[in-house]
Amino acid sequence: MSCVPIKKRKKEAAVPSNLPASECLFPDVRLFLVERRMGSARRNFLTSLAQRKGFCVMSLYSDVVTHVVAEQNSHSDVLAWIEKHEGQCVPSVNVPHLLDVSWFTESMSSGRPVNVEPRHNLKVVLSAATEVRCSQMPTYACHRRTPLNHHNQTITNALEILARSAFFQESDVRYLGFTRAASTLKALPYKLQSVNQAKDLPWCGGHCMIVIQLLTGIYGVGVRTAQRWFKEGIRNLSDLKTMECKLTAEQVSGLRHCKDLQQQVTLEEAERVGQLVKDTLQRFVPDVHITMTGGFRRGKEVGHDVDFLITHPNENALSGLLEDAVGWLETQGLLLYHHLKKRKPALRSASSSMDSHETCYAIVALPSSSSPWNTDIEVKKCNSEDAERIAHPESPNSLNSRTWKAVRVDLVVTPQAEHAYALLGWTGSKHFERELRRYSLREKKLSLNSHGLYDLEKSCFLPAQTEEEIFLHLGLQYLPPSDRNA
DNA sequence: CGGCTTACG
DNA sequence: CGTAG
DNA sequence: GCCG
Repeated sequence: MSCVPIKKRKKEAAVPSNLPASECLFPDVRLFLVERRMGSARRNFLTSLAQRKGFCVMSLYSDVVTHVVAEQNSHSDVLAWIEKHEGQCVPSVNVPHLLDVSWFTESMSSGRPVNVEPRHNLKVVLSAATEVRCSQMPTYACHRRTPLNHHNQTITNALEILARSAFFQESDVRYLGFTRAASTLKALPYKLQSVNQAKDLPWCGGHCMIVIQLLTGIYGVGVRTAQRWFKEGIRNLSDLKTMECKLTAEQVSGLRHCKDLQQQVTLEEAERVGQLVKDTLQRFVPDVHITMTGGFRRGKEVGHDVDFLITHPNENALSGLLEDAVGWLETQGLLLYHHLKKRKPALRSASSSMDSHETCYAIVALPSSSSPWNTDIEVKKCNSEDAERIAHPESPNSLNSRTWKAVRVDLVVTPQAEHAYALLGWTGSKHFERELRRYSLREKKLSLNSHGLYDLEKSCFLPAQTEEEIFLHLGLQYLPPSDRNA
């Protein structure tokens, strides 16, 4: 990059345009968004969001501004920044509000400027040397306890990998940045459940937030969408909630239940889900056969969802089973989201029976074990109450009095002939599956998926009744599920 | 320097 | 583009 | 980012 003086570059970026005064719904409120640590993309995003809601947003600072909104800045940061970049002094009389973006977010969700509460005001930093953040997290590692085993191992591992990479390929400063962010998260006494919780932490800015964003994902939001949103200035859950940008049904549900879905599912909870699934399916097919697959079958004690494989010696008994099960769960108020997939009839019509292959991705409301008095009717009642609470997040005891937890559940129905392949496929791990399929094709010219094994040279499918038989086909020593945690 | 699991909505 | 092991 |  050429050495252009900083001042030259400043005003070249697109500046948010002021909305005509006639279109302002709140003439007494004129916002100014501080770009420092917010970035122009996010500033533009927040500006147009506010304008769509009828707020007046000033592109330049002046004494008509009534509400200054900043993100990750202290009171004095903002005063200094405005003087330097806007060439104006903030008056000592008729001072505009100096507010955190939380005031902005709350105002956007309620569609009008909310009253300024003490918590909205930017923190006044007493002394730079003894600065203590509102999160109580000291900026110096020597001021805090950093245990070996902590609550954010996944994220800190990723950050430390980036740190090492930065060290070897490019700069010492980026190494330092990543290391500081990782170190901060190690000292947190709880597990991060949203990007919001990290944004005020020392050293967790810019690049580190991207990592945190990607690793605290929402059901229905993949890597591409997360990156696109980040680029567009959408950084946290509150941004998402205020978006009129249309989310998929999957994402809406993922967003609504993300607090629960980011929690680990315990084995005890998985077993209660299993009992619920069994009770439900047996209403329609009493001798249905159900296996818990996924990580729990591999011996894990926690997971992010619960998977079940469903089959029956008589395939005809299975047709429409998932629709029936889903319908019943819905009448009980236990189904928060579902997506049914049926396999296309395909050209294998040789099997005269109807193709009994269905998959259901669901989010169920698992009743708490601590409320065994919950009859079906009670559960239903509580859930509708909770639905109200979710719609109004301000409501006080929405966390305390919950009688259920949202859990991701996958149900897979297969015909008997495919059962072994589905079992192998749905037991994982993901990496074990990739390696198995890569080995199978590269070394044996056999194409493996969760329906069967196709011999490319003999042009035929290889049948199997058990996982052991599949390992034999592949010329591999049998590995029990507990040894497939690759 | 290409390939990196596979199928489905 | 998203989901799943 | 690494292996063939």
